[in-house]
Amino acid sequence: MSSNSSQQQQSGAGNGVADLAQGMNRMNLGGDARSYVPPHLRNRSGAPAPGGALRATPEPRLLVPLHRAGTRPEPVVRIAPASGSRRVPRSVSAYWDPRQGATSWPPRDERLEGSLYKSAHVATGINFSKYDDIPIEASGNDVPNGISKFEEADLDPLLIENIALANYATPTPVQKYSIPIVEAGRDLMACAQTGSGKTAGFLFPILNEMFKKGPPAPTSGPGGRNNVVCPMALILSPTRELTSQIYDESKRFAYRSWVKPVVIYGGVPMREQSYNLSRGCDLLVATPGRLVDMMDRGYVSLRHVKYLILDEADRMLDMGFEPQIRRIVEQMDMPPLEERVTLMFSATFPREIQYLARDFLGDYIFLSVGRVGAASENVTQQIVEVYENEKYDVLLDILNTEPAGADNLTLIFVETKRNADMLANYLYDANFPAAAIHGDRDQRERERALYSFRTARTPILVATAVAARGLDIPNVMHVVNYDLPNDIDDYVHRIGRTGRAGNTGKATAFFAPDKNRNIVRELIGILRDANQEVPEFLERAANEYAFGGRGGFGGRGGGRGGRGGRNAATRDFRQEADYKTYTPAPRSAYGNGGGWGDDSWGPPPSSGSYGGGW
DNA sequence: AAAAAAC
Repeated sequence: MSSNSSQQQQSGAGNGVADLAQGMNRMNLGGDARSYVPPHLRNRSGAPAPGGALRATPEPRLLVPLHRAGTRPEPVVRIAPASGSRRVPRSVSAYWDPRQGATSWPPRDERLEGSLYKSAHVATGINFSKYDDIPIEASGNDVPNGISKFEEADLDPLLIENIALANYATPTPVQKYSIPIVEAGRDLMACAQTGSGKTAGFLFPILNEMFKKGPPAPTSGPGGRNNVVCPMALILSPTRELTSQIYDESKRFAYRSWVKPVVIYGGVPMREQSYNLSRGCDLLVATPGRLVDMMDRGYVSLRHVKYLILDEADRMLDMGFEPQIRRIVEQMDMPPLEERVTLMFSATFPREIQYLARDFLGDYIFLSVGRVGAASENVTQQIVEVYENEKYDVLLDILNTEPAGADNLTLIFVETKRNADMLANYLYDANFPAAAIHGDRDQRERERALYSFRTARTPILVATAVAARGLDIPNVMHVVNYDLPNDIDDYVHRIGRTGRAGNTGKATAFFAPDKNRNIVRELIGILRDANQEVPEFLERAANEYAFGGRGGFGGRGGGRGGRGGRNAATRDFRQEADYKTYTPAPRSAYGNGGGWGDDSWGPPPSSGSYGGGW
């Protein structure tokens, strides 16, 4: 791929941030170490406010696991060790002076940086500059102006350094607005295309606020209890792997700061997670189930949450999720919406989510980037007509024609967990290195599968919906919808696993005429919106399926997007002539009208081996 | 109907 050009393209813009960061670094070296509250003492009863009287002698009993302790001994403020002499433990954070803010930070740690940032791929692809052409709409009262460079925002110098370390040079459209919006203390409902930097879109602003404001004054937990962890920021996401990914990202940007991120999710023993919690937690990344469990057990309280983020919010209102979410947000000890900043992020915007928005957000700003619910134009979509019993052969054809490999990771979606296992086994037996991921595998297997996919040990991953959302895996070049989902939004999310951050990718879907008629109209809509060719057999199927379904008016996209029916960003930006820079692979062996980028999509699905009329 | 998410 053209990773070279994308790197070069970035280097110009990147230097600005890097230089600035270096300057900041120098400025802050040698600052006085002031009162320092270790993470595990923050937010606990009786701890003196930052900057309070210093007590030199630490209490040894502090090391007792916190959730076992009855009453805390009087907490202690330790004087931070002189920097440089010894390797600073990871949990040690910036030296904080309430009068001056952060005065100095722990020295940089090369080894830690190596592990933190090595998997941080270059955040900008060949088409990154296209983001400038994406229509952005921000509506609401007193919408703050967006920024166009990181330098324009009043970003904390440490955050700027970490952004530079992570190789982020230019803010994406979401980030351009989310930063000033949160800075203004506003709530946000953000709808942005897959792969457009939503995670950093909420991490940057909340970490920025936290860095600038400093650690909260220590307070007691519920009922005066002090053995409960009270994070200041809470990030909820629908799958364990996504949660873990957000956590990794948060560690990158919280590096060397006082903010201690912790992650909790199900499927693994609680011990390690509760131990991590007990060591202090300022930013908690969680899946809903495990969080509720932890709260029921009294490990976590949300009473000091100032920032609440719901990622993939559209997924959060599925049956089974919404009650949990409402319980967390409305029925535990979360501060009411006036006392917190709430951000909701989503790539699509179904009507139901507006109810969540109404209940969870105050006077919020609605931000839409691109056309809501649309697929990225960086993904070349091809639909092939394949009957159920032909799918496997067609798939083998594809894999033979375009072998999966380290720079051509291939992600295959199926509808059922059983099929995921079966297909992966078939492929494995046919000498295609494949792994499977789905919700019935235990967490170790899930993580192993994802790891061996990321590292291209098995460059083919067969997945259920568990991998449909949010996962950011570099080099996923091809998404195959072996089974089309029943929900068009799922389709959009799935193909969003490729073509990320301005890179290109392709998506092939097996359209089974006997099964997939229900989404045919919406599928055509998605293809048109993304400036993709619509094969003739789809049109035909749509005509023959003129009634019922979700199709027609308001079925998808902007129609149900805005409040008051207002469409989000309606301009079709996918008309630019220079968009079609992507030169696709030669057409593959499975003929079904046209190959990649071949502007003529060939004859209607011929009577060939598959397809044909029905 | 299936998938995800707690033990």
